[in-house]
Amino acid sequence: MKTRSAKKDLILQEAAKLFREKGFGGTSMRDLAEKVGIEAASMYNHIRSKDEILEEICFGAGRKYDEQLSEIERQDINYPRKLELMIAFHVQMIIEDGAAVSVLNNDWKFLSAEKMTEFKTMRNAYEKHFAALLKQGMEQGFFKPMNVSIALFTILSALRWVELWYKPGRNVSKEDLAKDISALLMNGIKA
Amino acid sequence: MKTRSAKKDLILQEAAKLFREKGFGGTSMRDLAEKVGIEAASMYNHIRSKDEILEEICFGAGRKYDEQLSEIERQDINYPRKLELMIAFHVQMIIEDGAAVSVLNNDWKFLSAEKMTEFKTMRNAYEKHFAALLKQGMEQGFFKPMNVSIALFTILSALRWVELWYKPGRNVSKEDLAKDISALLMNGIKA
DNA sequence: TCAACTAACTAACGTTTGTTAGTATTTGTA
DNA sequence: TACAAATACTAACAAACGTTAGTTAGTTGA
Repeated sequence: MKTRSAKKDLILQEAAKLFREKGFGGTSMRDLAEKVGIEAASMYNHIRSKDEILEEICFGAGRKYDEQLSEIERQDINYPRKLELMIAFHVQMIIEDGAAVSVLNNDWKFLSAEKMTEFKTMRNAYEKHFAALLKQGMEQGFFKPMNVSIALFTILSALRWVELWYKPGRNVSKEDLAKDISALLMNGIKA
Repeated sequence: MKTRSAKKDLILQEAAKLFREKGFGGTSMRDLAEKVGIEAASMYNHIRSKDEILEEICFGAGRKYDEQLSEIERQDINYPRKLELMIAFHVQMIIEDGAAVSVLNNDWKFLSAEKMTEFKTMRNAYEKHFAALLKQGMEQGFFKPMNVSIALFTILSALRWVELWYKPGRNVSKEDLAKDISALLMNGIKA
C-alpha cells in the first residue's frame, strides 16, 4: 500500500470543511468537486464513495486522539500534569484541524451501520482510558472524589465547544486558551 | 391566532427526535410522515414547509432559555446561586426536551439565511447576558477573575454534552447530575 | 340540510442526489 | 518518442427529495 495521493488528501480536507459548514447530508458531491476544482465524477478516481470520505475523516482524527492518549499514559508524570497535557492536546487538535474534529464530533452518526459500531468501539475505548486517568488521580488524592463519568464528560464537553467557538484571529493564543480552560476545570470558578 | 393544533405539535415533536437522530438533511418528509402516521403530503395541512418545522423547534427552545435567564436575573440572590440555578436549568431542559435542545445546538445552521441571522442575534443576546452574570460575580469577588468568554464557553459547553450523554435510566438523577456538574465547574477537580 | 371547513388521500412535478459508463487527455517511464 | 497508466471529462442513470394539485371523506355551524 503506497502513500495516499495529494489529490485524495485535498478531497478529504475540503470535505471536512464542507461537512462542518453544511453537514454530511447537506454537502453534495458536486459541491465538494467544485471546491476541489474538478468534476464530481472525477473524484471517483481517488475515492470509492461519499461514505468512504466520511470514514477516513472520522477514523483519521480518532486515531490521532488514541495515539496521544497512549503517549501520555506512558509518561512518568503525576495525574494533574497528565490531565493538563490532555487538555492542551484537545485544544491543539481543534486549532490545527478543527474541521476534522467537527466531523468526528457531529457527523459520525452518518457512518454506515458497521462503521458506526467500529467508531463507537473506538470512542468507548478512548473514554474508558481517559476515565481511568481521572479515577487513578482521585485514588492518589490529586483529584476530588466524585462521579468519574460526570467528571469525564464535563471535561470532554468543555473541550468540545472550543471547536465551535475558537476563531483564528481572536485575541486569545492557543496557550492561553488551554491554560484558562485547564484552570477552570482544575480549580473551578469559585474564588 | 388560535392555539396550535395537537397534530402540529406531534409533527414538531417527532421531527425533533428524527433531526437529533439523523440530522435535518438526513430526515426526509416521508420519514417524518411515517412517524406521525399520515402521508407526507398530508403534513402540509399543518405546516408550511420543512424549513418552518426547523424554525419552530429552534426558536421555541431558544425562547425558553431566554425566559429562564431573565427570570433568574430578576431574582435577589447572590451570583454563585444564580449560576447554580442556570446550570440546573440547562440540565433540566436537556432531560425534559433533549431532542429540541439537540436541534437547537446542532441544526440551527440549516436555517434559511434570514432566520439564521435572527437565530444568531438571539443566541448572542443570551450569551451576553450569561457573560454579564459571570462578570458581575467576578467583580463582587464571588468568582475568580479570569477571561469571561472562556469561562462562559467552558461552562456552556460542559452543559451541552449532557444532551449527548444523558440517557434516561442511567443511575444518575437529574439532581445529582446538576449538583456534580455545578461542583466541578464551581470548585474544580483538584483536591 | 346544506354549505364551508378540515384533514386525509393518491399521483405527480421538477430537482437534486450519488454514482457509473465510456471516452478523452495528461503524465510518467522505457 | 511511444506506450501505459493515471486522471480528467461529458452524459446519463435510477432513486430520493420537497412540494403541489386535485380529490375525497368526515365534521361543524347556521
